[in-house]
Amino acid sequence: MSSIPPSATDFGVAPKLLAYRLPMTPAAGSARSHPATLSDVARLAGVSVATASKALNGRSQVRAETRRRVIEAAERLSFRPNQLARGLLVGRSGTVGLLTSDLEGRFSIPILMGAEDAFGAGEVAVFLCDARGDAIREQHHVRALLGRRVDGLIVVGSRTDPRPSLGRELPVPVVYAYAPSDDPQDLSIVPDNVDAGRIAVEHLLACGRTRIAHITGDPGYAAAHDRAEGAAAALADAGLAPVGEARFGAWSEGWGRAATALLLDRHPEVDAVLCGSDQIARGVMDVLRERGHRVPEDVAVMGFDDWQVLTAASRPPLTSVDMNLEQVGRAAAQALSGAIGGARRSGVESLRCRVVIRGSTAPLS
Amino acid sequence: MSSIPPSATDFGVAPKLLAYRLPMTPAAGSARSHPATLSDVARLAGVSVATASKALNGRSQVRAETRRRVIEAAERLSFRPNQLARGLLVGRSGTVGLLTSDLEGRFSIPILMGAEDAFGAGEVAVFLCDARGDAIREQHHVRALLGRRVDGLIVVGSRTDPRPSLGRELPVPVVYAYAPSDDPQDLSIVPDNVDAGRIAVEHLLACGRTRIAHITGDPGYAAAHDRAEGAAAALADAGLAPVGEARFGAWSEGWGRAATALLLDRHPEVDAVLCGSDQIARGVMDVLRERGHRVPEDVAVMGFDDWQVLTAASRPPLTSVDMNLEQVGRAAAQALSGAIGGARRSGVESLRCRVVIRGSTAPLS
DNA sequence: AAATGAACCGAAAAGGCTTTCTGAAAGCTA
DNA sequence: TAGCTTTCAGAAAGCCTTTTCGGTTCATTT
Repeated sequence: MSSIPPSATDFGVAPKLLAYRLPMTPAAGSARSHPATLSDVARLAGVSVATASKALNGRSQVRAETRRRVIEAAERLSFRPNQLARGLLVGRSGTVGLLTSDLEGRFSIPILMGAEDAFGAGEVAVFLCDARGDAIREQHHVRALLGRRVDGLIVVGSRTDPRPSLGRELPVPVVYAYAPSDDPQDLSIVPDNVDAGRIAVEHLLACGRTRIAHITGDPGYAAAHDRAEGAAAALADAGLAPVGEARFGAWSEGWGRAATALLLDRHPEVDAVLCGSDQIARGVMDVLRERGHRVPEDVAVMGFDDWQVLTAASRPPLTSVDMNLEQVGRAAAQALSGAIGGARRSGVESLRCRVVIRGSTAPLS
Repeated sequence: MSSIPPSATDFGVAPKLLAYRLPMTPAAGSARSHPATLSDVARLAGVSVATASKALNGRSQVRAETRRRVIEAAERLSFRPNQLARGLLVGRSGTVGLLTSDLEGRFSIPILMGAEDAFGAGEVAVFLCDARGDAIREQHHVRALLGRRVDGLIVVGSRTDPRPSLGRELPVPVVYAYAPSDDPQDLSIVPDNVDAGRIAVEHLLACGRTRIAHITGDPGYAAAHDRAEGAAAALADAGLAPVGEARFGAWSEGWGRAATALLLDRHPEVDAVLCGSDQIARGVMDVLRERGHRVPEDVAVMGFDDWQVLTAASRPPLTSVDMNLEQVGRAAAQALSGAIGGARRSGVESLRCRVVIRGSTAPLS
């Protein structure tokens, strides 16, 4: 969470932070309903619009006394520069488009929050567009955003599988977040799911577990494979074999329950289960408990995604891997700001995930 | 979900919907990197900008042949009218601000989706701002949005308790969604939680249940009281007494478990539990099962919020009350559009909720 | 053939702001 | 006092589009 910087409309004076309601009255005198313009300010201050502009923007060619008069006039009128006009002039609108494919899905939201936060702290406003997973709707939104002269675009995916690029010919820079673009010339910011699988297993190893099983979600998802790959690698590095193959299924509690039943039948010696999602982990823990296995004493359980509703409420609270999605959003926003400033990067950049330890994993005693 | 209307940039020809990538090349000739302007189009078509404008906007004072030439030129250049300039001229930006206080919370998202959908189908773009529950940050955002000359504002709350009004002096209309404004002059769109409590109990009554308990969340929330009030009223109307008082606590599984344990100790005859949230319901069901009560045969359980991850995954799937939040968002968007068009309303408008029936409630056999 | 009208096109202004350039006044040196 | 530099204010252009209004062309009417 970043602090609010002094905005261009502060005119160098401390804003009245404590008043909750905005003093929007057109102020004594001008009973017009339209917001004040710079020429209104100039007239009230007895100067030209040019001078007024310079005074408010901190340009140097204006006497201190004059500047004071202009600032006072601007405040009396609650003047607030028209960003449309400014944008038209300077050729930069100070807006970006945030294009999500699936607002409903829970992965988009934290990314969006991170991006909004990173931009919101500056002077950039964010247009939100949800394509509902529909390419045509996405195109429609891109067109509309370009018409509004956004300075850049962030495309937020709902899964980590590569998605079609918007193309290289767009007049503004684009950053892909979570779902990478299929064009390596584009810049994509994604969580490092392979490493995530690795650090998850490393945590279980550090807890002294050696008979580790992996129950994960839909095999159609790259995330499932990446995590499984990292987990397998970490296991191999430790000279251990997995307990059975990675079990792919669905991202649901039901699959977690079913897979656990099978697992316990064939490998009752298991002492840790790494799950592909928190939902799966919930199902796993339910069956473990019903079958008389204690968590974490007999079997440690780890989830994925660190979804608080699920991790905090389970019994015991669930250790999980957090993808730091808010940071992904923030990084994407920063990368876009850089690209707008001319510093273009390309390729897929991965951000590390982190293990959040709770009660469902503990050292073997 | 609404359909995509023909946009102002379609120039009356069918867009190439099937091409995924946008044909953004600056087209043969003009190797400029800046997007094409109307005068570029006019030059290429051999007409004046005035004529080009009229041709593209479907004005009548243009010969068919000329119009064709202009449209062709516009397409060759991928021309797309600059909305900043248009907005500056017509005094309307075609944008609105969506001010949320808590993006993280799950209630904002569906509302936001509904609003985005309702606007997105028209020609209105949405600025997303998250105030993080901070009044100062909210003010900052309001100022910034007004500087961008939004045509209106939607304020989305994270709980149904009244919130401070933004004030009456804003130069643009404001609609409050989910959390009503404390000023009755403002327009607020909220879910009808009292009625929600009522219809929930009515559903349980329809299932033949007569010994109904109510376990709900944080007593600091208006939603908890409203639902309890509606539930009590419905019970009274049926000539029944509740099984114990409504139990307030927290919106968590843990509280659901704890309250259920107490409930079963004192009122083992209970045959239905209405819960203040799906999380509470999950906890309730866990304890019921552990104590040997079958759901729904012995005890029916109902949740609130209809949060799919929780309702669909539970055993049995959970009947719940859906607040139709997406509809709340849509209604707010429509009300704002109306207000921008001059049709201002005021007061608090409640939208009905609906019961989503799943396996956790069934008629007594 | 001249006048009338319709159809079409373009010049110009407006919208609010920033920036450059010009000009005036003041201060300084010699 | 003449000539110089500095400092500050304002006029005007430009950003891109829409709209009004005046002007041109061409066909029609008498």
